[in-house]
Amino acid sequence: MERGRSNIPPTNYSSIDDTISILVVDDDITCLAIVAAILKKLKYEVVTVKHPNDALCTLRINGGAFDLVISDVHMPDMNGFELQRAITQEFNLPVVLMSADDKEEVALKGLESGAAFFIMKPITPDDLKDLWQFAAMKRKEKANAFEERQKYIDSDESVNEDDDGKRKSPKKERCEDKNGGNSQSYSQKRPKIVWTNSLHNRFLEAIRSIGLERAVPKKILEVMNVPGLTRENVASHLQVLVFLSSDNHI
DNA sequence: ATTTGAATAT
DNA sequence: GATATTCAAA
Repeated sequence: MERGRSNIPPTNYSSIDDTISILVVDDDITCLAIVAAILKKLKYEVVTVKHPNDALCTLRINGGAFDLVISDVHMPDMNGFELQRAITQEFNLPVVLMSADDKEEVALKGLESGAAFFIMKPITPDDLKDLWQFAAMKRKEKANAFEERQKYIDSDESVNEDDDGKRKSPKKERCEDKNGGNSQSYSQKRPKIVWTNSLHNRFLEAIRSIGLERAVPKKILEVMNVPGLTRENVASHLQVLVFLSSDNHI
């Protein structure tokens, strides 16, 4: 058969500062249209599909030559998590999940399972305008939330750009991989712990599995099982968490 | 003696 | 402002 694909230009959907291409997946055509419209207005190249299988097919056609995939969580046949797993397995692409479910657990599950980001509906342009970041960081996408904790302990200046002082948006953290010539990584003096999102998620998950009332630093530390993390680290973080919880801080 | 939570320091 | 450290109490 000839390659009868009609409207999929052979242009490489690369992340050259020209155009970032995004594949949007949502069975709700209304939401699909809204997201697509917003993205297009933000100068992203947008391809929309309304079925998870279509998403996989589209990706396979061009070898995953997208910069990012945005998918709804609730879909027939395959939910967002499953799709995210499939895409992660087959391609090296950041997957952003979106859902109307504002339960924190859903968001946590998404991030823990490897999603790059989680957006809650209704989607606003503000939620989408910074998506290029994920496309940019995909270049060296490889980090289990488990291993990276052992490695982020390495910058002496503690100027980790996990959230680079941004707002409330959850983000996936990155850590410098191989030594790029800056091999000052022999840190005997431990830098400050950076409570990245996945680390925090792990922290929360540990508390939840223990039970809020019985969660004490030592127990939390055990459940978290993070090398290098101390009981004091957990205690300090717990103190903040309790403080924020007791007060009216969203 | 160990661990905790709060206060205080960096 | 976030994380570490100190410290008295359990």
